[in-house]
Amino acid sequence: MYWSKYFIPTLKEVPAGTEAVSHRLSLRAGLVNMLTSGVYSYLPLGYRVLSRVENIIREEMNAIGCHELLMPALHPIDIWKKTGRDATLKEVMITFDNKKGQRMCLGPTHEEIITDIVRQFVKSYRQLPVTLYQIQTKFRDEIRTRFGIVRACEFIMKDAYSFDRDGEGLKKNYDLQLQAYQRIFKRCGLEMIVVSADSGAMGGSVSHEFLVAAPIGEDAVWVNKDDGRIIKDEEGKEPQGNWERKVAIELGHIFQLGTKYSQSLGATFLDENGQTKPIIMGCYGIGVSRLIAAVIEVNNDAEGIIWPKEIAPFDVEILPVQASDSASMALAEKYYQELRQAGLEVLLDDRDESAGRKFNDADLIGIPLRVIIGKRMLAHNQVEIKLRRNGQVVVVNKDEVSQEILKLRTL
RNA sequence: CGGGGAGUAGCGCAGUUGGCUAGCGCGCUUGCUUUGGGAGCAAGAGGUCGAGAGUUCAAAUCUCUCCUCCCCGACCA
Repeated sequence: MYWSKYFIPTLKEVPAGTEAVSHRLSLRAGLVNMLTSGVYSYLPLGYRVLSRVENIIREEMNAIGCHELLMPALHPIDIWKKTGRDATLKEVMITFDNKKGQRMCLGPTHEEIITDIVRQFVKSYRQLPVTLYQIQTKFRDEIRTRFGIVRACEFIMKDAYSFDRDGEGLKKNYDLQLQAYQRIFKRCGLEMIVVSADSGAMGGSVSHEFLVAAPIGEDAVWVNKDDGRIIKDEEGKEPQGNWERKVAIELGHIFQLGTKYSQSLGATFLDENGQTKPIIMGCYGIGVSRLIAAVIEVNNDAEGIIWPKEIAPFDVEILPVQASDSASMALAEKYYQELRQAGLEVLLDDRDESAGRKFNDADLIGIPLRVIIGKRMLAHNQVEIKLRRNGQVVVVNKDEVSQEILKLRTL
């Protein structure tokens, strides 16, 4: 991608009314744009990150045998009445009447919808287990939005739902999800705190939360300094012993639901003995858009974002210091072709801007690897490669740039 | 919803004891010079001062109502 032809509206100044680092940087780096409080557009750079995170999630979900589908965001309120959650979720639900006078809502979550689908088609124990998931926009009329994309009214979530014959199957699926979650977050460059938690409005018994320690966190946990045990901070009372309190933000939550939804919606199957039984359910969520904010929150410095390599909008940025210098640009073009052929996503800053601005923009958008082509170095047939994460500079011969990039990328 | 802050050009801000044609920086347009850390000179474009009502000879500035955004509390991914 050529920067001059792309759409990366970076901001030099800190946008007014932004406190959280991730909020500032996501606006300054041109990742997102606010329409109204809690409602954001994903600009091309932000959308690239989003897509990469989604693909990691897809890979890990598919790897444990889940099947992707897409459910509607628009729901008749009637289905919510069947579980009584039209009342329990009343505060966050966005509701309205359509022109026929039918009461509708925008889906805040999808247990009811998925259960309704499975109810229609799953009739036998032979069709179980099955786990379905989607990556989709959720709508919650938050009383208070917060920190840009962190708590939004419209946000992107991965939600998976498992259906089993018995508790044993549920436990197996639950563990698979738990392990997949560990892999997903790790690939996104996040160090997670996993803690068992309350099920809240979801119902069910067992649940685990996946949190990231960050100053903007809305939750807190106690970590035992001796044995590493972690418990949720419920009421602020410090537990007995050697504990440390950590503020953290929740990115994922998985639940063993049991039969709460299958029972109220009539999702049953016939077992081997011909007996009718409710399907045993689990549900597994990840706040995809929030995850991006959390990544920025824990991976930045004074100059900008430092993307983990798997979810960076580009793998490499090529930065010819002087776009007017034909030798520099010819080399930039050469690396661009080579690296793209090697399967990398490459951004070439071909803008005829001052060096300072190009360097600052590069730091801001935080591409992991940067190739700097300047006249001064080029006089000695040399080109620099700079690592965003630690500022380390590797000077290489101009003919070895692409090989060196491919090597550095694997580190 | 309760408490606190803020709305003036695309962005960041000044101007607010009522008084000249509403200003500064960045960005944007044109030209020339520049180009290793947000360049220089010159000439330009860009505004219902959040909205409505009121007071006044006169309102960005005073009064009332409303709207929006941000931060702190109860909920959540």
